Amino acid sequence: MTQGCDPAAPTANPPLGRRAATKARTREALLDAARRVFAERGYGPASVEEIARTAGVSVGSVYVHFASKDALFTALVETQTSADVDTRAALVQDDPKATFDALDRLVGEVADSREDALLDAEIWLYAVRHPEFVGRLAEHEVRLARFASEQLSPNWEGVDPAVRATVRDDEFIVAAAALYHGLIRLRRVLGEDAVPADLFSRVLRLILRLPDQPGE
Amino acid sequence: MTQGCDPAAPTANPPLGRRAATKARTREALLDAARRVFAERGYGPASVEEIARTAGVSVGSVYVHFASKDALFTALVETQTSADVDTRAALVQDDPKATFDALDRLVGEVADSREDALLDAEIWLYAVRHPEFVGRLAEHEVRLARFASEQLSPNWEGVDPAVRATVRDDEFIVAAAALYHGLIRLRRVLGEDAVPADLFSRVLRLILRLPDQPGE
DNA sequence: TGTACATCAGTGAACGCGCGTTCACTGATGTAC
DNA sequence: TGTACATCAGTGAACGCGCGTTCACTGATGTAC
Repeated sequence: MTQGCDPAAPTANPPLGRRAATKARTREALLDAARRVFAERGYGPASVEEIARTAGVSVGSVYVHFASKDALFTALVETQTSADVDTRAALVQDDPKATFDALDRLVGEVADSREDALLDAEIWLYAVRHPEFVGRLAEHEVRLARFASEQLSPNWEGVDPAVRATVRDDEFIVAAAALYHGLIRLRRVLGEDAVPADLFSRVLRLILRLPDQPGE
Repeated sequence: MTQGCDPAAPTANPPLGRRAATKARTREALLDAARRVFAERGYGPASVEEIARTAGVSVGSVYVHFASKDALFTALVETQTSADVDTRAALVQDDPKATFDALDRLVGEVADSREDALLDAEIWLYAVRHPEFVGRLAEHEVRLARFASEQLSPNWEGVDPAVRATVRDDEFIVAAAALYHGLIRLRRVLGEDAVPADLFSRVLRLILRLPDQPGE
């Protein structure tokens, strides 16, 4: 009982730097709080005080980790963008059918999640307003596109030559990404009935002239 | 010379209500200034003082026409959204080829215009944050979709039955709108080389299985 | 047409509030001996 | 292991600034006679 087995034991095993570990945890808590508060309120109305309170620290602490409110937002944008692309990349698999299904599901989830949509809109606005950041966004999109392209290329050989004559494989990836972003946006506006999530894969199959539901 | 032919003559011919006419002009000037300043700075940083100055009036005057900064923004959003949809609707013509070409050009223009992109991002963020406004946006999109659908339906009959079995005509309109929004977004991020404007019509033709360049 | 009064778009200085940022201070963690 | 000192993450009251909004006032436009 008293053998140092405290249930809420914050005494983990940090052999190198207990201070550093705590600091890192605080930083994560701040980023997490920032994600929630910026999404909930938007950049302007989100107050540093509320972010600090949500993270369970004081306002002053925010400035130990980030130079300004803007710097905190920028750090969040970087983290979030990278994570978003990773999420999509993780869904692109060898099996095209499984990939389509997973992406369909993602379209529905992202469009139907208020927080995701808010953050996406907030980040997108930031990107449009800061041309220097657009380059970072592009890096991520290109990384995803290259990855998707590699997964696709073996199958691309078998695609109808008429299709390949009209759009190159990299253009197909761009079109698919555009459809992804656009469908999410319209689904938020028009609702899930007007924009079924599987419209994504159905249109892609049409473009590639693949049979409707290959497997099963 | 002196026969009342003042070049800068503000004395038009308003038989009914000179005050009302001036007031209406001021309101337009304010909306126009709001469009420019909100696009340039974003909602938060845009100051009512700068909007008033841009419109050539005093701050107090803004509150004669609009109840608050937010109300001014809302009025702008309504005006702009309606105008955007009208612009797109005007391009949808009988001739499919001309329509495709015009929409391709629009994709390029909107994506490459900083002000358009900023306003669009700002309005979109507003919509996501105000669910009650999403309904208004939807009305406009539906209006456009219905119009496009009517233009399309005669041609839709001739479309490959395999295509029509996969996506209904209203779903095709949604997909086209999604592609439109998505391509504009990606073109801003990746540049005009990676996202040529005519990718829009090429993909649509692929979906509909139309020949590459029908006319000419 | 002319005169007296009413209306109201427009003015701009002043107010007040919210919030980003600072900074002197605290106490736990790290280090030197 | 113990002691004295240094470091630094974290605190929170206070500051100062920017900006949305108000309001008493002005003068041109409209109206009644």
